[in-house]
Amino acid sequence: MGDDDLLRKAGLRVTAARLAIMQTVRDGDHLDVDGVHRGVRRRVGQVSLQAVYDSLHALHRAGLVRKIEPMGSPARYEARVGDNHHHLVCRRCGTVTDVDCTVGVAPCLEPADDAGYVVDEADITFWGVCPSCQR
Amino acid sequence: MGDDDLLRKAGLRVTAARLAIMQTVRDGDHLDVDGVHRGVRRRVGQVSLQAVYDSLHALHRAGLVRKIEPMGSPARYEARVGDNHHHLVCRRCGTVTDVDCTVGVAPCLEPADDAGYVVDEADITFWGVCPSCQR
DNA sequence: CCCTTAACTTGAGTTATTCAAGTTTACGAG
DNA sequence: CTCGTAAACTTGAATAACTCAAGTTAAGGG
Repeated sequence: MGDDDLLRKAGLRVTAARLAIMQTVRDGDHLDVDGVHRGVRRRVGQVSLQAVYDSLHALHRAGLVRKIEPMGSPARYEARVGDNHHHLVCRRCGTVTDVDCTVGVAPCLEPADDAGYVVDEADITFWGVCPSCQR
Repeated sequence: MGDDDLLRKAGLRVTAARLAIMQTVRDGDHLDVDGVHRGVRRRVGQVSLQAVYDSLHALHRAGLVRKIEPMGSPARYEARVGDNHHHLVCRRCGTVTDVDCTVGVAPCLEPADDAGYVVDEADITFWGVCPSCQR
């Protein structure tokens, strides 16, 4: 299924800007809004930064992109969605690396005691220093 | 051991503002910087917002308070530190609730594949809707 | 009781993000 | 196909959280 179908299925209109955003996020590696903006303009020419914010917001609400926000750094977006994977973030350089879920399918989705909450997502970030910053 | 000793042991000077910050964070429930500021002024009178930022930063570096930053909301601080507990955050009202670690002591500290990172902290946030917002 | 330097104050600056108002465009209805 | 409308986009200003900088105060070792 193409990106256009995914958009339509989510009740969103298909525009060049949105297709370019989806491609850029998929090709990129946890890009921030500015990075997405640059990628989009390289593909389809001038698009305003606000359009990128707006579209990423819409895509996120529709579940087509995932948003992560490591503390102290701007929000980042990725295409892998719905597979409950997590992130390693480097304290030095801020690089984000995917980690698959520890034990099988979705063991991290449920807390021991949910305190009455209806939980729909688990957001797990491991903090450390990446190989190239360890030198 | 009193807060003053904790501060000294961390190589920090003991001031009324810092003691008040530590008390406020301990008494409060995941307060943001503004909440801490209010609590501190109630205890010791006028203290600048920047002093609160500065001190919280120092206390955090010293490991005396823990900082959490749920996406989309300002940073929050708590006194429970070093016990690897996690958080439930309400999507509606933003309330933060502590959850103890799922399986025993520190099972969540290590990812399945650390990709060469030296991991020192795991930050786990469960997103959902709290009991009082479910009505 | 000084002296040094950490801690604090005041005030301005930065950055990521949002708000608002007006214009354009996708796309379903006719 | 073309028309109307709401979604999408544009431009520009505003906001919130936080940081930076320069000068003042005060903790605590000598």
